[in-house]
Amino acid sequence: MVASQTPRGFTDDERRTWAPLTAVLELLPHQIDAQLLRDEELTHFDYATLSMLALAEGRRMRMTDLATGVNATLSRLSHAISRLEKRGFVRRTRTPDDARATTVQLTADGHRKVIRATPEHVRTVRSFVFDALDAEQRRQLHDITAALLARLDPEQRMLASRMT
Amino acid sequence: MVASQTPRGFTDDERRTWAPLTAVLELLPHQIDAQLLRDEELTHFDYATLSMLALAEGRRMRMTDLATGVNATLSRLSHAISRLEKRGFVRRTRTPDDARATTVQLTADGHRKVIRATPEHVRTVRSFVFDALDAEQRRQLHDITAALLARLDPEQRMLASRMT
DNA sequence: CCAACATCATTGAACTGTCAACTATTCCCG
DNA sequence: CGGGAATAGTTGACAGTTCAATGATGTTGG
Repeated sequence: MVASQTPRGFTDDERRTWAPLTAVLELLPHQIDAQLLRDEELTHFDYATLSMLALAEGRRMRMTDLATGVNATLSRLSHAISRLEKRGFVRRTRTPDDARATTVQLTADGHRKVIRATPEHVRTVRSFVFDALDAEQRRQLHDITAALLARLDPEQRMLASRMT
Repeated sequence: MVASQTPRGFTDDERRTWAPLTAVLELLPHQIDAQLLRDEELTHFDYATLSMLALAEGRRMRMTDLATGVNATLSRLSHAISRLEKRGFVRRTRTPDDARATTVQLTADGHRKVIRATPEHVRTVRSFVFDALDAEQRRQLHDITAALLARLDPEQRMLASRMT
């Protein structure tokens, strides 16, 4: 058996981290989505969208800002908003100062929806993430995540808008 | 403004970690997929599948074992294998000892594909993950990831098969 | 001032993953 | 041994994401 015949490119150390990391990258979003879909028929992306609207002044935002905030393309957001609009959680309105822009308004129903969905969502995140770590690991995870995000999103558009 | 009107369920500390974590959970898989798609027209899932086959004895595995290894449902794997088979990277064969089972065989083309795809993939992972962290953080990430995976996949089916 | 270019957003087609239904085989146990 | 349950895998319909094309409005420099 010749060494170059196998596609191993990672060092053993790297693989020991990367292998479980890919698993987490796959399983964690899946579990988060699963809970929200089961209990509220919302994807995590839907929830994040409604949630960001709920925290905005006037509970409304322009498509572009919202897209930046939830880290999505305008296309993805537009499709998602169409679905949420059909369900009555959100309303598209015109933007006074720019006729190209669309402003998305959270409806009363939409607001109730987020409020209702939040507690169980928070419990789920805690059970899969925070409860599995001790206080020091939580701090470490925070720093590591920030370092990774700096590479992935050099302009920090994501972080900035979420830290409101 | 009444406090209960906002859907805040996380503590500030939790949110400071969870917000960037969700961003990483979204952006990192996206970047990994983007590189493989751009350079090799493979999703990361395709790559993981071919890669696991390449490391198996005889470069072949049963669908169920492969599905467990790449942490997928049989349905998802079956669709993916169909696509890879159409491209000639993989072949479905019968399993001698169980007529229900399908054994997937990596072809010579498939093997060459993984070999060719690996170096740039490894570079990409390093640039987005390992290069962003110091030695201690890499160790911490390993431990944190393992702890999270223990929650997400209590039977450790994933880890076990990947650590071969 | 107006032509080029940039920005904001929507749409439809193609693709991937999920879910439920289905076929075929094997296992288990009375 | 025979019939019901479990296992292995495939399939087709559906939902969400991406990508490229399009339209509409805004901005800017000659």
